[in-house]
Amino acid sequence: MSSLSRMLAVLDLLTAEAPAWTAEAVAQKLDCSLPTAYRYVRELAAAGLLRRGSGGTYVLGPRAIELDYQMRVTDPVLLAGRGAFQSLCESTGCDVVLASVYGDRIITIHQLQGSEGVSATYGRGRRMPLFRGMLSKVLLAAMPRAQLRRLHRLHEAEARKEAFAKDWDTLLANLKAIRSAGHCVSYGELDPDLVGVAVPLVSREHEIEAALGLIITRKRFALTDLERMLQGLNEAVVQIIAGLSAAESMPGVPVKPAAKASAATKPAAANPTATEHH
Amino acid sequence: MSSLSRMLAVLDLLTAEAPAWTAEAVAQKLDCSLPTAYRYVRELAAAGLLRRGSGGTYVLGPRAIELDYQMRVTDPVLLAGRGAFQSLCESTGCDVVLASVYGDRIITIHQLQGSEGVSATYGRGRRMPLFRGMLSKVLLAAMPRAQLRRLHRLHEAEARKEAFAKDWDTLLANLKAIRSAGHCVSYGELDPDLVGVAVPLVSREHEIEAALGLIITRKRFALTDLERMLQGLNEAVVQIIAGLSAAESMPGVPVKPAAKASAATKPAAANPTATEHH
DNA sequence: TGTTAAATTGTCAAATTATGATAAAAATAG
DNA sequence: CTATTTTTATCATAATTTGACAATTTAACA
Repeated sequence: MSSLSRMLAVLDLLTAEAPAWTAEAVAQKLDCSLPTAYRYVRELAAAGLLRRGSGGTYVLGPRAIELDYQMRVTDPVLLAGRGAFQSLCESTGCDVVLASVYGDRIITIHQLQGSEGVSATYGRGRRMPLFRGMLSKVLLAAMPRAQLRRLHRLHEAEARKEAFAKDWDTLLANLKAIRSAGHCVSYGELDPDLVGVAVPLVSREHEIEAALGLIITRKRFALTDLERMLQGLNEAVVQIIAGLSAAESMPGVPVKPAAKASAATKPAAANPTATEHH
Repeated sequence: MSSLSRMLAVLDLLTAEAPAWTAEAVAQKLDCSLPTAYRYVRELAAAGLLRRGSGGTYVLGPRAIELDYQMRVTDPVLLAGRGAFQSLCESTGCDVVLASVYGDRIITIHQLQGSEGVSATYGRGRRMPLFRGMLSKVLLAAMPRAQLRRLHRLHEAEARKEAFAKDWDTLLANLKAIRSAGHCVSYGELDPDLVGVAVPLVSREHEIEAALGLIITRKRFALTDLERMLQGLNEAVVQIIAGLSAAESMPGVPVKPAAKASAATKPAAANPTATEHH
């Protein structure tokens, strides 16, 4: 294991249950000497990923906030979807939720509070169970087979605990049903008092793998038309995809993938003295 | 320079203007070989701080979102303030803003959208100019002298550009005025069309260095009572500080600073955050 | 404010491990 | 399917990390 990954492992130690660690505790957990632990936290603190808390502890630093900020302001889906989310929220009164696949995790990317507070609102950053809840299910249903297979293999234990994904064939069948329905309704899967609907927001062209959902209390759901909610969701999806295409065709803002090495002509070939440093 | 800081320097490359970097561009910029650049991005990607974008680029990864999430759900001020922010927002119709000092930066921690959209709303994570805007000024005014001195020295160039802080004595005088007023009003300092008021939300006991503000359009400000806004802010501050004290006295959730080394010389074994200290 | 304990950084030899050049292997495009 | 690009592996070299110990700064507390 490299020193780089060992240092980054410090970040894994910080959890909601144990958000503050002393250098000594870090040294123990990483099985390294105390000076090394201090070196690690010093580097991370210099990068702003950690900061000194009270009582000789280290906690997450401001850089985490700034990095998330940068992701938000450059995320094409959030940019293209802002208006759609807002109007969806106002017209339905529901919470609007957007989730996305990142490698092998599914994360809430955005949440807009509806008119009636639906309690358990964790907002952006919440990690979703992979095989549970409308958002995850819709995302799995829209996933390429190979990726799904990998995910299922990697998280087999978690899958087995859900009837929905108790084995590969069951999962496939369930996802197929969702795919042909075009949406997924969840009755209290994550929060027993809430009901939700979600639709895929997927565009291979734009490399988008997201799901858009509406959440509402059971009580209010009884008075609401599911079809209307679905219609709102689908309209929003169309609008967002259109926005993405429009943004792409503009030579506009920060979508540009950035700068291959073109700076100083040929980087490697034209640099015979490059072996000198260090 | 250590390899650790070199690797973390990759994160500095990712900006709003250039959010996606190829390994080759990283190698050039960090002045290292291509394999090393790949090693760095691989480590960072394994930690989730980067992910592969399109066209052989690397962009910020989901870990940034999750880290910010963890900060939010463990931040005592946000927890204690949720209700107060909400009611402040509803009763005034203004945007509610909370900012905080982190080392040598001032960052927006939370922003609640009021009834009338006040345009430029960047929300959490936006880095504020140090010597400009009501939030920064209130925070500087509440800062211990030594820390202020350090900040001013460190960012002298930035300070000189603002009349407010064009030299040390001017800055001190201006801050003194704010301190005795107990609040700071900003007329279009950051956004020419907006007016704001901010008050300090500081408690040395709780190690809190924050500022709470209300933002409103110029037009609506003409119809509003400044005194009323101030009263709302001050009530909120009292309420939040009370909430902080209450939370602290509870053996409740995740405030506990955590874990010196528990069983000395025993690295593994039990849980990391076992023992009490103080 | 002075005193004491704790937290943090410096020093330095030993050796682990990061590094670059080259080559092989995936991944992606055409 | 081939061709190009992106990414990983191999390996010798030496630079850098590492831990023990000491020095120093910082914080706790009277």
